[in-house]
Amino acid sequence: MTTAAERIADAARGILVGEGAEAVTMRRVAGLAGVSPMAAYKHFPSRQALLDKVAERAFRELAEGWGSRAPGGSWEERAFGLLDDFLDFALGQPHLYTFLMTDRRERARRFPEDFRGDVPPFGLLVALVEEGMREKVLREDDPLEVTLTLTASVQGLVQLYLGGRIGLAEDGFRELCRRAVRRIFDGVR
Amino acid sequence: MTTAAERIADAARGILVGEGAEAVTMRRVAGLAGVSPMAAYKHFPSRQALLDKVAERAFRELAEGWGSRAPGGSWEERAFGLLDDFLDFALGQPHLYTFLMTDRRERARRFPEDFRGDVPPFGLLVALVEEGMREKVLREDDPLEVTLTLTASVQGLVQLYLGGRIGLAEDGFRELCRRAVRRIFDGVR
DNA sequence: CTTCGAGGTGTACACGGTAAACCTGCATGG
DNA sequence: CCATGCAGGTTTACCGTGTACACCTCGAAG
Repeated sequence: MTTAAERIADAARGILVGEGAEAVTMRRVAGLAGVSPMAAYKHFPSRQALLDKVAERAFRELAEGWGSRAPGGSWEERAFGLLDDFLDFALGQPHLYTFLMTDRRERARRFPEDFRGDVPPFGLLVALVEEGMREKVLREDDPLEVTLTLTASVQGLVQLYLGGRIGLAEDGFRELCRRAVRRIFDGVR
Repeated sequence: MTTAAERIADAARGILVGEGAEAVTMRRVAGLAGVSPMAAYKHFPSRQALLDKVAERAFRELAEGWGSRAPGGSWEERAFGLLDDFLDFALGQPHLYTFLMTDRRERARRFPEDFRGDVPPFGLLVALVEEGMREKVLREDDPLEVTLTLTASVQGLVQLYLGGRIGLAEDGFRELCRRAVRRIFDGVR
């Protein structure tokens, strides 16, 4: 049995995941959940709190599925596998992505404190980078900062792409991301 | 003599530049311009059009001042000088920055078409990168994509910082950006 | 003097979050 | 067995938005 709170959160998530760029209004959420607009306020103190809840859950779900794509293979294969997974998400559910990654939110994960340990999804990457350094695939460096440099780059590209500032089709953009990551690996000079 | 349209646009810009995170509402803009809310619609067909105008002008102004900081010096000094200029803007006027760089907007500059030639501010950077390649400071590569890789990285970092996801003071963050750019120059492996 | 258009005003509407008061059925302790 | 309370729901209403619409006004051009 799903609680009413869950049905409401699901409705909100549904709007974010959906095709159109519809705004997540309380009235729309309530409508989708089959309930009157004010019902949501029995479960969440505010719209923001509802959104935070949705974000938290989406983050967890995302982290769970992540990295299951390419569990094996060479270090580089796994690295690019994670990139593909990330792009699958960002390009497959752009609104949810924007909502999670770029909207300002209290208690968002923060660098560096919250990124140590294995907080997914960042922790997974840090582990990979550390492994790469142990195996001499990467040069010795601060693993956290190297990971941040890599992720920030991809996030920057995705932000540009989703903002309509990159005139490439999805496949072309994915290639572009791979080349960018490769450049960071190899250095541009 | 400043036209009414300019006074209104200035008022909107003032809100974006201002300290508080106040929303740019037509009523507030009109109030600041000393005019009734509907007056703005005599000069701009919609709020969005007003914002677009403000964005366009801000972009131009920004581009003009940019790069005047460190006109001389070694290639690397000039590169990091541009980074500093960029961070000055992004951190000094975060709302304006977010508005210009991350909000979705029609007719935003697009990669790669609009980035060829010397469209500022991107063109300036492309030129620098090309120069770097000629002087063998950078390895031979697609200048546009190398530039994009660099800028997207910094934009990604700034986005994280402005989103409250990086727990560093401004100075620490600037250092972090420099290190990130240096890593991209040198490669992480 | 008429006219006419640029620039300005007040009013009103639809839509958004949400406060407040009210309703209702079910578990529970007297 | 009934009163009670409370979790979860509803209706109504208020305020802050963007903006359509009808109106005003005043200076210059014919």
